[in-house]
Amino acid sequence: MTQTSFCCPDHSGAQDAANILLQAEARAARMGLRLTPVRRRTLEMLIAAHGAMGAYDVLECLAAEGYGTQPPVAYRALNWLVENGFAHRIRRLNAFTACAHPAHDHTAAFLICATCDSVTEAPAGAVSAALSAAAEAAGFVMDRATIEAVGRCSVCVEGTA
Amino acid sequence: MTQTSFCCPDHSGAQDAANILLQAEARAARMGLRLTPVRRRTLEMLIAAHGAMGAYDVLECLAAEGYGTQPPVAYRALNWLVENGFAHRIRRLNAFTACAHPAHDHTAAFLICATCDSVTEAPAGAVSAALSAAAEAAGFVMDRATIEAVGRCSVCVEGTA
DNA sequence: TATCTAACGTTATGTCATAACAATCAAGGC
DNA sequence: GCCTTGATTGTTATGACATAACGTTAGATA
Repeated sequence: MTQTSFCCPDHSGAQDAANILLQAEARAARMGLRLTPVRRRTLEMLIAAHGAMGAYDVLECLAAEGYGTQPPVAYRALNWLVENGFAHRIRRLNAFTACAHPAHDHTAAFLICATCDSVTEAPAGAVSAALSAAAEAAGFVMDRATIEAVGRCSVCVEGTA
Repeated sequence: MTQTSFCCPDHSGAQDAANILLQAEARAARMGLRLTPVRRRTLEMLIAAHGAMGAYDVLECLAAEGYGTQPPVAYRALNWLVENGFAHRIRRLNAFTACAHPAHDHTAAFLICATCDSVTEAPAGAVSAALSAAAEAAGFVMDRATIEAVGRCSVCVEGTA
């Protein structure tokens, strides 16, 4: 996997993992979306990974469990999860991560630790608003955004200081 | 090239292109950076492209002009330009674009038109500040950021409306 | 149950990016 | 001047990421 480090600064329990999955199931039910076995397993993997996973990492796991063995299998599941608000794509890492708050739509920012590779989802309401305003000043109508910060997570800052 | 459209909403003249290049040369001189022939030609291409260029597009041009013919040639020049503030990487497009204001360091946001593929660099001071604040709230120390908005540029909005 | 569409699986291919090593070139010390 | 040293350029080879196209299967609906 792209990262299996548990230096991850937040949501450390299995508690949260189960909670996220419940929220996701509720979302699927509410919106009439079909969270099929492949999609569900993919989402569970992302949640369990506590970080970002590459598409080929996901594929490897899916293949090991008897699902398809070719790239489109993983990409289809991942893209569906992203399009429907269950996961996010981390462009800097060419990877995917479970959405921490699938209950409601939101623009998210990602904090990527350069030391331990952990990825944390941060609320981005203010950031998104500022970006939208900057866009508007240029006559640009914003649809969606990619907001990713690279730096040191709280755990790694502690360790270095 | 990835995009040669001239739907590009701003800096429409050759005036600006020359000006950007002058600023870049001044920056290189001031910082003691070696803007070698390959690097300089690469930068000129990005400026002339009025949009983002993929690494392989750049490579094709360089090869046609007698420079190296293999990917690392383009990637080295492009990465050097990015690292030293002469260009930016647009992650959503897997492409590169000339920095519009190489005179001073800055965090930039990019406005990517989903219709005409134009890329506009927008001032991102406020956005960056908001992101930095959100990061800090999570105990994260931000180093640098990727900020990209997808939507409709002013020209394309006009056309559709 | 017949039909239709969404989802799944496969083959094949395309696109983006870098590791590793050899040759060359500019700058400073002798 | 000449040599050392590090930066730069070039090459070969390979790795990593992503999707087009098409056939098959499964779920919903009439």
